[in-house]
Amino acid sequence: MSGRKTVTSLQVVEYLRNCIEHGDLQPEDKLPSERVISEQLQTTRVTAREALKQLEAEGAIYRSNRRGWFVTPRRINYDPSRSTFFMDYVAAQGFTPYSTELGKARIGITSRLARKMGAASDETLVKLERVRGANGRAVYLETIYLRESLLPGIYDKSLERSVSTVLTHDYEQAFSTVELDITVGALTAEQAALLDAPAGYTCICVHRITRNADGDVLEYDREYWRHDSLNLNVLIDNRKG
Amino acid sequence: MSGRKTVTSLQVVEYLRNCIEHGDLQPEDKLPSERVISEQLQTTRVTAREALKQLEAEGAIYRSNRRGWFVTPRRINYDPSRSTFFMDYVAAQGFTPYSTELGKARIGITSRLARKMGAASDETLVKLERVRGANGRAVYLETIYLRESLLPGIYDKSLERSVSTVLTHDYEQAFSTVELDITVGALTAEQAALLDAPAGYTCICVHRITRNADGDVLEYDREYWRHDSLNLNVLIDNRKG
DNA sequence: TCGCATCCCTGGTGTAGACCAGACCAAGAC
DNA sequence: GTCTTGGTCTGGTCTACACCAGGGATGCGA
Repeated sequence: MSGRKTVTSLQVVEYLRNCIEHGDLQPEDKLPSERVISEQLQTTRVTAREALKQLEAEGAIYRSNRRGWFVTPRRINYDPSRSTFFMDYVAAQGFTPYSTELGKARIGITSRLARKMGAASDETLVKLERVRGANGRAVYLETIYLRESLLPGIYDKSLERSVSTVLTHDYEQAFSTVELDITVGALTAEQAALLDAPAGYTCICVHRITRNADGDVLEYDREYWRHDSLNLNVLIDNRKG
Repeated sequence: MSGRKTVTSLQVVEYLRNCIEHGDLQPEDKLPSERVISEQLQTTRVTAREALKQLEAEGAIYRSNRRGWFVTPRRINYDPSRSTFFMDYVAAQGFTPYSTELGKARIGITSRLARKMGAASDETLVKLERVRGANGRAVYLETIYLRESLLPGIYDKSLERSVSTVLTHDYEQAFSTVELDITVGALTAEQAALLDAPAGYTCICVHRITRNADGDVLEYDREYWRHDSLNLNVLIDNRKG
């Protein structure tokens, strides 16, 4: 036939992007189902999916397991070099933050962690895991390692709100240097489940080592952010004093 | 039949990951073609592709347009807060760096740029674009905007090697603060072509604003890195003096 | 009114096959 | 020796279809 014109995934991308940019679809709005999109745009589900995945890679839309596709809300701005708490800076940006503790444990140190943290091979660490989110949507996973030898009794403290506050107030520790290590990777199946993301979802891994005035490692922190929810801002000031 | 056992993309991922981790496939090695992989592992090309895309998302492998899939070489460590040059820090890590200028132009400022850079609406900027790579593989695109009003004659300088050096030596400017803005996104088709990546490839966007001692913006820099080639390291020192 | 079973819709993941276009190489023409 | 041509390999993209499993609303029964 002469009218043989295949609809490409790029056309679908463009169509959906327009809907979002023109405000026909607002943040958190649900997109039509894959089957409906493919019918309406006269293509197949596979092609529609290709397009949806492209927009997902851009961070424009996200999917919630078997519930559908949604328009991504605006990103959270985060400066990992400052020791402000999540709850505060997220609220300051107009979101409603939440934090869920997944587990707290006293663990033996591993050789990898000992090297990373410059700790002795027989130290015990306190490991704290949590998920944090905004407006009911999980945005990142966090694992914090603290050295009991430097912070006696830390295991029994309530770390629910902010570890930084406990360190500065209860232990009178100052943060002298912060080392950041930022990589893009993919979530494991377990991590993805906790963030309601598909396995292999693109994430931003922020590893942070905070030292006190003596140069000892106070805190080793690993964060795994949904890539579509994060905007990293770092301000470096080279001026003295 | 009873032997009806479908091979999942996860099994393919695991198989290939093992090959890479055990060293059967070395960095820069070519993987078997999609058709061969799907035959050998008794599955379809679509499933094999699903697996390859997963490994691509993790940064373990990459594809070169219609040439095949390859094992990703190790990442480049980069500290965007320091003003070391690409050529130097990449060479120091054992790579052979290269840099290609794509264009240099004197342009009128846009309102968006003026706002970003705190510049007057009638200033002219010098826009410099280049691709940079290591060991023959392009890893990032860069666009630099410089203010002619602050840096008279900058257009005629050779900026081939390092803009930082020219600013500090020829103009005696000091870098007081650096603002970093880091986001994960997707490459446009044009950007992707320059990096030999597929359209929509996940990239790390690093936007950097550097100011001089007076607080004036010296340089506005946008970098688009292949996500599989970059490891960001930032060291923040809160100690005075 | 509350709790639970059911059913429909949604995305998740396979199968099978087709055609296109760029990269690459080797054989042939000049 | 160099340029051109054509065949073959590769990924890129599409059609068409099938079945699975979780989410969520609905409705029935206690």
